[in-house]
Amino acid sequence: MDDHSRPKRNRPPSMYDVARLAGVSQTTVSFVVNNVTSAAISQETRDRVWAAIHALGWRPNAMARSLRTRHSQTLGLISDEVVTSPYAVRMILGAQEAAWSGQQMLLVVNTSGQRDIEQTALQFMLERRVEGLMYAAMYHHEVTPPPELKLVPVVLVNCFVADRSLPAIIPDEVQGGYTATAALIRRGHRRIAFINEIIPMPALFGRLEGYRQALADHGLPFDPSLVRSCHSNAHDAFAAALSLLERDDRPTALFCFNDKMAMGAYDAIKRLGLRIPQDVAVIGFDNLELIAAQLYPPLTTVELPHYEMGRRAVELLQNLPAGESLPPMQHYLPCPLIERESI
Amino acid sequence: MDDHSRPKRNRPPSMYDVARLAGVSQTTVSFVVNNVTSAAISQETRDRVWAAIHALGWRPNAMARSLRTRHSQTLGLISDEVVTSPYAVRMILGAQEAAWSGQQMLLVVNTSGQRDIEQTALQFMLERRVEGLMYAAMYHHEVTPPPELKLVPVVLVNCFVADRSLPAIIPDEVQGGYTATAALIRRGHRRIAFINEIIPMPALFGRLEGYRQALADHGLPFDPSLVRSCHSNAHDAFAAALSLLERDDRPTALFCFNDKMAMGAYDAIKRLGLRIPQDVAVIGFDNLELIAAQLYPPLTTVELPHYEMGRRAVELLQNLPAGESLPPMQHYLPCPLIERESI
DNA sequence: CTTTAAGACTAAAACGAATTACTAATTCGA
DNA sequence: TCGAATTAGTAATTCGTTTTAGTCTTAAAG
Repeated sequence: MDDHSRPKRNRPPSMYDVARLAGVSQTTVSFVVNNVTSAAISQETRDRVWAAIHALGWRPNAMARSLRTRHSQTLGLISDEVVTSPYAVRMILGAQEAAWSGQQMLLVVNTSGQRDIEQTALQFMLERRVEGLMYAAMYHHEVTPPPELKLVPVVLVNCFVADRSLPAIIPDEVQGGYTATAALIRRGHRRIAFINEIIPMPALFGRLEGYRQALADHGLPFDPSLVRSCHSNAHDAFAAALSLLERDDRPTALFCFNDKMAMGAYDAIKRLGLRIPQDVAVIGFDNLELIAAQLYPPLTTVELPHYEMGRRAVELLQNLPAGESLPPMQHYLPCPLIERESI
Repeated sequence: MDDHSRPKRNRPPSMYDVARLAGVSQTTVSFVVNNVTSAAISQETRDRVWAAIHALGWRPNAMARSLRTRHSQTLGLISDEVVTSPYAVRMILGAQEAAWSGQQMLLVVNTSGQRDIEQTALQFMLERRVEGLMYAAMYHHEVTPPPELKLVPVVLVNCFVADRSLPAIIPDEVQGGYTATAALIRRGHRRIAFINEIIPMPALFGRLEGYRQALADHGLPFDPSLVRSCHSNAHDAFAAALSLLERDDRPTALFCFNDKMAMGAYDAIKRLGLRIPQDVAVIGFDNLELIAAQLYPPLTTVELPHYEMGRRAVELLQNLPAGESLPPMQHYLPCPLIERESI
C-alpha cells in the first residue's frame, strides 16, 4: 500500500483508523457508533466495526464532535468563594450531579472575589462555548456581574441583581426564619430570643421578618429586647446569649442566625449550668453538618438549600429551548427544618 | 456579492467573518490573533484586524483550536467525596488555582464513591482528552483505581495504590503527629495523652508513630495508658477525654486525632471545670477553620495540607514533558502547625 | 425485461481554527 | 540592471467528527 495507509503513530485512534481496520468507510463507523437509525447497516458490519473499536481502544474525540455539532455539552459555574466555603460545597455537588445526569460536564472557577479573575474566567468559559452559566455567591446578597454574562443563558445562584433583570435562585429567608420560630412555638416556647447577624444582608432582614410573622401568626407579642445583633461568630454570640440568659425573665428558647453562633450559645448555656433543651432550647441556621452534628446535644437547625439551588440552576439551564435565555424569574427555595435534639 | 458572502446568522462570528470585515484572509487573522512572529503583517493590517474583532465581538472557539492543536488545555479531577467534605474543598481550590495560572481548566467530577460513576466519569474525561488526571480521596487511604487511568498522565491525591506503582501526593502523617507532640513538649508538657482514631487507616498509625518518636526524641517515656482510641466524633472523644482527665495523675495535655474530637475534648474539660490551656492544653488535627476558629479558646491544630496537595498535583502534571507519564514517586507533604490559643 | 424500491454503504462538505507552503510586490546589493 | 532577499500576505490542508446527498446492488413489481 502507499504512504497514507500506515497508521499515524502515537496519537489516539480516529474513526478513520477504525474504518480501515473494519474495512468500511468512516461514515459507516460514525453511523454504527451513533446508532443512526436512518442508515441501514447490516448486523454483520456493525459487529465488525465494534470489534475494530475495541481492538484499537477508540473513543470519541469530544472536541471534534462538539465542533461539528455546535454543542459543547458543558456548563460553567463562576463562584466568588463558594468552593472554599463549607457552607456551600453542596451547591457545587448539586450542580455537578444534575449536569452529570444530562451528560454535561461542569466547568468550575473560583474567583476569590477578584474582579479580574472573574473577567478572565468568563472569557475562558465563553471561549469554551459553555451552554449555560451559573454565577454563584457564597452568601445570599446583591451582585453586579460583568455584562458579558448575558451572552449565554445565565442564572444567578444565591445572589441577585438590583433590578431583578436576571433569573436567580435564592433561599427563602423569610420562610426559614418563620420555620425556625414556628418550630419553637410548637414546642410550647413563648419567650423566644433571636440572636441576629449585625451586618445588613438579605438573610438578616428576611429571617427577622419570618421570626416576627411567626410570632404574630401565633398571637405572641414581638419584644424588641429579645432581639440581639452581633457579628456572626461563636464568640460574639456567646456574649449575646449570656446577656439574654442573665435577665430575670430569661427566654426559654434561642433562635440563632447561624450554626456558628449556636455554637457560642451552647457554651453560654452550659456555662450558666443550664441544660439544652430542657432549660433553654436552641435552634440554628445553615445546617453545617460539621458543627450541628458534633455539638452536644446535636443541633436542630434550618438548612440553607445549597444542594437544591445548584441542582435547580442546572435544570433551568438544561430545559431551555435552544437559543433562548431564561426569563428573569426569582426562584425562592424553601429552607427545610432539620430536626436533631436541641429543641 | 454572491451568496456565500453574507454572514451566517445567529451563530458566534468566526475568523472568516473577521477576515471578511477586515478585508484580509482568515490566515492573516489567525496570525494577528496569535501574534505569530514568523509572519510579517503590517501594523496597519493588525489594527484593522483588531478593529474587526472588537466590532464583531469575536472570540476564539476553544473546541476548534484544541482540535487542531491537539491540546485540550484541560485537567481532570475525579474525587470520591472530596468536594462535599469541608475537609478538603481546599484541595479543589489549590488544583483549580494552579490549573488556572497555567491557562488550563479543571474538570471536576465527584463520584460519591460509586464505581459505575467513576467509570463513566473517566470515560468522559478521556473523551475530552484531558491532559492529566488527578484521582483524589476524601481521607488518606489505599485505593484501587480503574486501570484506564493510566491512559493519561495521572497522579493520586491523598491516596495511594498498594504497590506504589502510581505517583501519589499524600500528607506526612508521621511528621504531623511529631509536630503536634513536639509543640506540646516545647510548652513544658510531660504527660501528654493521645486520643486516636479507632478505625485502622494510615493517619492512625502515622500520627501515633510521630507521637512516639517525639516523646522518644525528648527523653519522655511512652505510656500506653495515655493513648485512647475511639471513633472520630465529638461525642466519643468527650467520653475518652473525660476518662483520661478523671485519673489521679491526669495528663496536662491532650493531642486529639482531629478537630472534631478536640471539640468533644473541650466539652469534657469545661465540664470538669478545668481551663484551657492553663489546666489542660489541647491540640487538634485537620485545621477545620469552621471548628478550630470558633471554639473557645481558638484551637491550635496541625493542618492537613489539602490546598498544597491540590496545587502540587497540578504542577506535577503541568511540568511533564509531552507524552510522558509521571514517575511513581510518593510525595509526602508536611503538615504545618497552626498556632492559636489552646496550648 | 424493465422499472421501482429497498438495502447497504460511501464521498464529500461542513465545523473553526492552526499551519505549511506558496505568491506577488518591493527593496537591496553589486 | 539583474537576481536575491525581504515584506506582506494568501491558498490549501488538516484536526476528528456529523451529516447530507449520493451510488451501487439486489429483489420485487408490473
